[in-house]
Formats: sequence, C-alpha cells, structure tokens
Amino acid sequence: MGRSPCCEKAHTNKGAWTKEEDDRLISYIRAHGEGCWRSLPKAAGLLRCGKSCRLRWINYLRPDLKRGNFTEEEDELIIKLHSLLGNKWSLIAGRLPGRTDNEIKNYWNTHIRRKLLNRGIDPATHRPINEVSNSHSHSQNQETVTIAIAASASTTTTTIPSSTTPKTISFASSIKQEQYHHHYHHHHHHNNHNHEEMVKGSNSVSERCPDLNLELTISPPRQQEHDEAFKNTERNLCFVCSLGLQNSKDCSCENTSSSGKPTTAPAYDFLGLKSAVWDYTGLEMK
DNA sequence: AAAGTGTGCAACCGCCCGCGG
DNA sequence: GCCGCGGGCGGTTGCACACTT
Repeated sequence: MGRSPCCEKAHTNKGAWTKEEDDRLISYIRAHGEGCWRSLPKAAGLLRCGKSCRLRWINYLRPDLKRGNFTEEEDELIIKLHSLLGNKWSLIAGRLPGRTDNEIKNYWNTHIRRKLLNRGIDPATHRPINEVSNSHSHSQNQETVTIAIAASASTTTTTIPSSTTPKTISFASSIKQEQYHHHYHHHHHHNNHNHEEMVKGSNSVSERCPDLNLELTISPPRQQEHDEAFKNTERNLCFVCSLGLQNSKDCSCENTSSSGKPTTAPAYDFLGLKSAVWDYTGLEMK
C-alpha cells in the first residue's frame, strides 16, 4: 500500500506548461490570490496537480521574480550562505530577492559547484580539496585576524590586515563586545590569480566557512527583527532557532522543552560567539 | 551534415512537518 | 495522542538545446 497521490493523476497533464495554462494560472491567482493549491487547478480550469501549479507559480510565473544571469555578488553570497546553511535552498533563496530555491539549487549544481572545484574547494564542505597536502605550507603563511563584535548600538568594522588584500568583516552582536582571534591562511591555487585564504581553527564554523575571509558585513538587525532576535537571545535560543526554525531537527537547544522553549540556558556557540545573534538580512557584499 | 555527448533547467517525486479535527 | 491533509522542501529526472567529433 502506497502513499495516496496528492491529486487524481489520471486526468492531469504533466511536463512542460503551455502558454494557455500559464495564462489561466496567472489570471486565476491575480483574481483570487494564492490560496488552496489542491483546489486551485479545478477552480482555474487546469488539468494539473495542485503541487504542479504551486511550483509553476513560485518558480516561474510570480511577478516579483528576477530573471536573468546571477551576478558575481549573488554568486559569492550564495557560496557564503551555503557554507553556513548547507543545502537549505529555501533559506538561501530567502536572502536573494527575486530568486527561487529551485533556481538557486540548479545554479549551484551547474555553475557554482564547478566554480568551487576550479578553485580547489570541495563544494560540499567548503574546504580545500587538497587541504591535507597543503597543511604544511599553511603554517608558513599564518596570520592572526582580529574580529571585533560590536555592541548593538554601534556596529564597528574591523579591517583585517593582510599582506595582499585587506579583509573587512564586521559583526553586530546584541549582547556585548568581545574580541576573537582567528588564524587565517593564504592559499594559492594552480595558475589562477585568485587568492583563496583558508580558515583554520578549532571552532566549527570557521571549518565550515573557509572563504569567510571574503569581505562580509553583517549589519545590525532591523528594529523589529532585532527586538525578536534579542528576545531569542535572552531566551538563549540556538542559532537555528534564531533564524526562525524552532523545533527544527538542526536545533541545538539541548534543553528545549516540548513546547519549544528552552528550559535552561545553553549558550549557542556560533563562531565562538556565545549568545550572539546573526542577522542574515544584513549580509551584503562590499 | 549527422551522430554522439555534454549542459542547463523546468518539472516531478517523495518525504517531512505543522495544523486541525 | 493519533490521523489525514496540505504545503513546503531537497533530490532527481528528463527534455531541449549546444557543442564536439
């Protein structure tokens, strides 16, 4: 016994959408808005599965979609977000206005994967493919980078000295000002002229974000989100929960009660920033 | 010019989760 | 607490087109 189909398959079209189907879907949603996808096909006179209609609308017909090539800035933002979030395409898409999760997923698989591989970076781990063999040479080029965590009232920016390219990273923390030291390494790849600085360190995020040295600014949360984030921080929600993913399987609130509220105070240690709240809406390229 | 191969992307599939009864 | 439904998501497929031989 299998799972019941989401709709009557016998009388539904599949495959590419025709212009007429698109027009029907657009005009129906313009008139009635997005609603119950299951009943929409019948109401709109479409011989399609509700899921198919939803997908077509979200990925292709929505008026706010940005069509066209990804910019270099978008590329780098996707790479950074992927290094932090993994294959959470919908979360990544949420940070790229006008782009859909499907589009970003496809773009990742067709372009960015290859781009990272060409840089000698494993797209799955964001770590250098030849990290082990290069580890010796890394030790010769280590430099210490100071990252300042600014108080919420004033975000400061710390320029990280580098012999080749200055790297500017600013963090906004709702909690307190702290300083952390990370070791950065220069890494040169084959004959291309890109400098790939690799992050080596004991904390998990720096291991997952080898290209975090790319210029990254994390701005203070917007007021409303800031307030919410601050509440979350006060409640000591983990990073995942702070992103609005309470009760996610990725949640690290170890002592979360069944209601989703933590009962004790497990400080989330993201990039070694205990209880700091990251605001991804402020991720921007310099 | 034709056949073979590679690439990009729209669409589908199946699983998961939240919600309401 | 259980169950079914609907929506959302990530992985995968398959087709159309581009490129190579």
